Amino acid sequence: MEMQLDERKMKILQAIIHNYLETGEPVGSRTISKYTDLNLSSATIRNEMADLEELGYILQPHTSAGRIPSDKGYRLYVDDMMQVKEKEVEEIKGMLLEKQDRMEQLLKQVAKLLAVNTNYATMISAPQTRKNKLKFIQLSKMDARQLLAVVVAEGNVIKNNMLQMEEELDDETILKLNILLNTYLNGLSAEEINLGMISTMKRQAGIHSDIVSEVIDAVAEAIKADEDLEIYTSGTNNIFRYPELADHQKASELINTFEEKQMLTELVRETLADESNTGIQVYIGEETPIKTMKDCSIVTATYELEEGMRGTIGIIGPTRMDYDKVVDTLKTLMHQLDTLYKKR
Amino acid sequence: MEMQLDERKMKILQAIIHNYLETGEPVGSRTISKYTDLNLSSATIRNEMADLEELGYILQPHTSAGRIPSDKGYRLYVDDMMQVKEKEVEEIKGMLLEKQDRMEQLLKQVAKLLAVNTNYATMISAPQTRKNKLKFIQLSKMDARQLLAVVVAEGNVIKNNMLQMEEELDDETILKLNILLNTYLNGLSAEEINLGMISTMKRQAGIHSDIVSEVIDAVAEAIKADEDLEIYTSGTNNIFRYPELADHQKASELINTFEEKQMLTELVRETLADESNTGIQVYIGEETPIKTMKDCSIVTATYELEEGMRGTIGIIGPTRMDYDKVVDTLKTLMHQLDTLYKKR
DNA sequence: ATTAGCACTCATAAAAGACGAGTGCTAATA
DNA sequence: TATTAGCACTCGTCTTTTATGAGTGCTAAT
Repeated sequence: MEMQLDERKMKILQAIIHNYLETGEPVGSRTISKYTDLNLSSATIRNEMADLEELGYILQPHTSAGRIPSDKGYRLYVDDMMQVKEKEVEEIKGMLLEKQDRMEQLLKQVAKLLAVNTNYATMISAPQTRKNKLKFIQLSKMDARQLLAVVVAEGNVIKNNMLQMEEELDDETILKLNILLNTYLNGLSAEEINLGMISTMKRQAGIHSDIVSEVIDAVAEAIKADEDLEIYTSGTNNIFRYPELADHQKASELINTFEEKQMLTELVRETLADESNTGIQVYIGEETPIKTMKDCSIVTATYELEEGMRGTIGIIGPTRMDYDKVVDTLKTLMHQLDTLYKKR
Repeated sequence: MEMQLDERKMKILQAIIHNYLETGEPVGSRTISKYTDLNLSSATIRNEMADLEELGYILQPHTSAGRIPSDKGYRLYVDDMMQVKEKEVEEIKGMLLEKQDRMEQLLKQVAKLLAVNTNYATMISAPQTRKNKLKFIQLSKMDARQLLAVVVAEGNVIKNNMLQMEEELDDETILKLNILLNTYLNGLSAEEINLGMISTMKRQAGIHSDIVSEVIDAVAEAIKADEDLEIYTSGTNNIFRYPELADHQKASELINTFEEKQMLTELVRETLADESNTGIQVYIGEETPIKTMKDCSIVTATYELEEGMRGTIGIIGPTRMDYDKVVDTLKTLMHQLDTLYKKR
């Protein structure tokens, strides 16, 4: 098997892909003959196309139709393109974070903006915080039988928990408990809190040991990584723009995948797990980790905020996706967010 | 115009609706003739059907087809049905609420459960809290320049806000501020906090008046009713089960409506605004307040938790929806949630 | 008041035909 | 040897035609 395609074949492949992206129709030899600057007759193109098909880069939907790019073809094309743009991708670092709920708004808007601009379905995951270390605990008396526990982890991730008390506690006791909790737990990560420590604390808390248990539970929940990270989607209905995705069966599955989000979560997790991956990633057709999306391509971009908080932006469309444009758009977006962040 | 349909016409109309709900096909006179226990020939049925059509309860998709129920027909049917079930609806009160994030999980599950059981699209809104009165404020020093403000409103709605300080504050100052804030603001609603009060507080805070401003902002946000209430959807893809909704145009619009949620928010608001409405409400076809859903029917149920926190569950399907089953399911669900809540 | 009977309508499905884009192959050409 | 013109052939798609049959409205008989 020949490693590299000869230049002419490459040009023809590119022409096929370009044309197919535009029209969505299988492209024939005659079209290519005129489309390119190669000045070759359709017959010659036909021969080359036969070769390309044998090599697996393009395929024929049926006997008397033109050719369409195969996953392998797209892959070659994308790899080629990315190589050129790799340098620019470096600048995709740093971004905006502020109040938790403002953030949510922003993410939703970004997803929407992206969907409108690209005409594909989009998703964006809230940054995954490490938040492993405990920073601050505070118990406050709300009323006779209610205690509010505020737990802050590193990265300013805040969790509130309302605790129901059996008996009423006086202010002094609460103060003592606060000191106790902070003294023992401050700066610790989930793994570092062991049973010995807990029982020591309970002993010191005396008759209020049950409260310690409850608070520890709250702490544990605050510290552990979110099992399901927040994901926002937009433009799901864009799949109707692409006939190859829009038949009932497929559309229904896709819509469901977007709504359930569970699958998307795994995609995000996978993307983020690869610590080395700092830029843009492209999954084509069968490559996608989500079965229901085997007829789609997914382009993801990993963004990174201060303190190692990372999230993922994804664009989902048909395999005949305008990779060029999508990658560019993502890069621009990253850049904009970057400047926005640096400005303040 | 005759107010009431004669009993036979009523029976025929019901038969038409039942049959249409099952098959989704226009139903003809011959079918009805055998379907009912009226023992009438198809010819007689035809005459009656002609009458029903003239009265607007049914209509003919085209000349040589059977009849399908019109919105008006469904409306009559539903009203009739509801009259019978009205008494049972009384028991739809009281429900579960607990930790904020557990709640979220529960709501999502309820939506999903409902979608799976009914084969319609579902939505559920998180209970809208009044949370107008302030209950508790606490400032805590996180580090040199960061202050955590925890604001609790009635109904245990908690808001956290991280404040950036210009200068470092010592513990004593923070304590003073805490006392100051609680003394002045406790028990107040948004309307009761006026400029005079704020300036008094600022004066008392002395050089730290700017912090007071920031805290007041945080308080305001915590107190004011959520402008966009949380809504969870499930089973959107169920619309593909119903050919009358599944064509590209309509499906796309519907999917979008579900994803954007903005419209749903308004529906919920409208449903909740009607304080008197305590039970189940049915919107048929053009009656729905959402234009994109004019080919759908929506059945909503208002649930109420303690302290007047109310939310809405909605089921969205084609106008030929199995109203009977949907209403029953909703009632059962409410009942279950009710017992679940009472048990603890 | 009900019903049998019949001519008529019209959506839907199946069959038949026309079209044409596109191919593979062969033979001629540079 | 690489390229190209030419041609027969394939096969999806679109259009037309032709059943088919469910369902109706109307009339006349019971």
